[in-house]
Amino acid sequence: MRLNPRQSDILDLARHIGRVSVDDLAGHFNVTVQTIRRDLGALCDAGLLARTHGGAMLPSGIANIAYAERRRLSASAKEAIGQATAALIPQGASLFLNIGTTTEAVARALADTPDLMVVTNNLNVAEIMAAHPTAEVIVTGGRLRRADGGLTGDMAVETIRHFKVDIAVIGGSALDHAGDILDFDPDEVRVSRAILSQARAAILVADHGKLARAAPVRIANLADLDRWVTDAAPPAGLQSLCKTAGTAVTVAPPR
Amino acid sequence: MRLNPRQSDILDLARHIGRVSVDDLAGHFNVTVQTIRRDLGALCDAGLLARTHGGAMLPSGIANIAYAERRRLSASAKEAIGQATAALIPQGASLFLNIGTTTEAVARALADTPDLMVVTNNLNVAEIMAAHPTAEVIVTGGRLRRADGGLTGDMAVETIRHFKVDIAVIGGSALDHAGDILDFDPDEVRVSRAILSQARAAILVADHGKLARAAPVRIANLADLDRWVTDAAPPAGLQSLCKTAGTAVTVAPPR
DNA sequence: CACATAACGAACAAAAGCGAACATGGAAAT
DNA sequence: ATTTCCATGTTCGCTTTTGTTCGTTATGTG
Repeated sequence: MRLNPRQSDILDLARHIGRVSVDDLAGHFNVTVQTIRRDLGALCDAGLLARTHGGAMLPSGIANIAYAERRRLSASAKEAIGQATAALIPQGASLFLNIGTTTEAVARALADTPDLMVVTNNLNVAEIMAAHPTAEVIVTGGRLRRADGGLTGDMAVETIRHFKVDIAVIGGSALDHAGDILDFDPDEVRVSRAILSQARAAILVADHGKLARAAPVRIANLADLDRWVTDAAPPAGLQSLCKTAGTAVTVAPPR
Repeated sequence: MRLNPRQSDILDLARHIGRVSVDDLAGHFNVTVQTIRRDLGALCDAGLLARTHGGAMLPSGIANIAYAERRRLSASAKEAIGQATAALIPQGASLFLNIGTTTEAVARALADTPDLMVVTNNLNVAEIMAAHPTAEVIVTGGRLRRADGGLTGDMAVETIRHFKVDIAVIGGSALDHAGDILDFDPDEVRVSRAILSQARAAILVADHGKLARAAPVRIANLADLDRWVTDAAPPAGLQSLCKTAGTAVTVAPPR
């Protein structure tokens, strides 16, 4: 995309003073507000600015807001899944928890389970468990993905190989009709696969909203896991798949 | 969800002073209280604030407690040291930052230095740098010390050995008259020593209050480092030690 | 416990801002 | 010279934001 001179002036202005208003810009450049709107639209499409009513501002903190938003999305379903999953985890267990808002809900629900050892590549989980009175928390190394506080890459995998835990609790971005658990980030998938290979039992936590989505990278299949905790009865196809594969299905009661 | 400029101002205000009141905000922004209520409602829905009667405050999440705590402890001395240290770090540099509130001040002061690569065993630093627009953040693995968000142990050391960075910025718990840098936790000291061995240059950040304290485990000696950034002229003994050893001393101007 | 006061949220109306569609005019291409 | 294209201006219906009002819900005081 190519910026016209006025647009780069607008960008400079915005970067200098933080925010700009449509009316002021129109006056300043002697053009109509509509032209300014088009400029702001272009800058906004290019991700250089964020549009507001009456103007635009620097797009700082977008990732965090998106994350907070996502966390709020179907929050009650995730909390229900978290509670149901926590109920399956005995005191003193060792756990992996990977990236995802659902696994964070599990971490919150584990507040009353004593003497856990939790290994995670999710900084949010680490923070939640830091408040736990008796849990020992191990954080994997790795590159920080600022969008969601995830740690990925070879270093995370390497750290995970040092452990062999009782239960892995993993979440994914999507779950397709064939029972394949999917995610967007190949690096994260490598971490999730390492987690699965180093755990004696594996639980998938995925709300029914995950069924409506798609993602490009395959983590594993439901048949490879021991249990799936969700918030609504799964479609018949997945139910029979689980039955055949011996994967237990827990439908968390709404709360 | 998109934040309008007033909402992000409110958020900034809340983060700086801890809590905000509806009336004050209405006066400050020259809008009605109802508009402020709508803003607070939006920020609250997004999980960025928690509503109270008559206003709002920072939510009680772990991250935010850490934030508030950090703010309260942020002696201006540490901020001054942070600024002075950040001024020594060129854009595009690779860094280690270890545990300590002073190194966190450095991280905050690095907000405007582009293209950094930061390796840290401090979750608070990771969080601060996560907000940085261009920095790449690597978190070491390790056991989480809930008191201060530090990651320690062999895994942290192992991760650190994967890197060789331009500058190590380290803080300690105490600094004695012989120039020995000291800490309380042997595990953390192992990490700090690993950091020093893997960096081309090393900077100690320690305010003058560290001189009055003692700690049992030795990290290194001032003479082994390249620079010491502090907030007040050091005692003559340490000054001559630094001079002999070729350790530069920067006294950060008060702010 | 009862009462007064302040704060709250819902509902509605006014105002400001917005985007789409079309018109205009000048520069570049043919 | 003509055509095409692109940036801009104009108009108009729609959406978002803000202010206002009013009944309800906390908070604190005697």
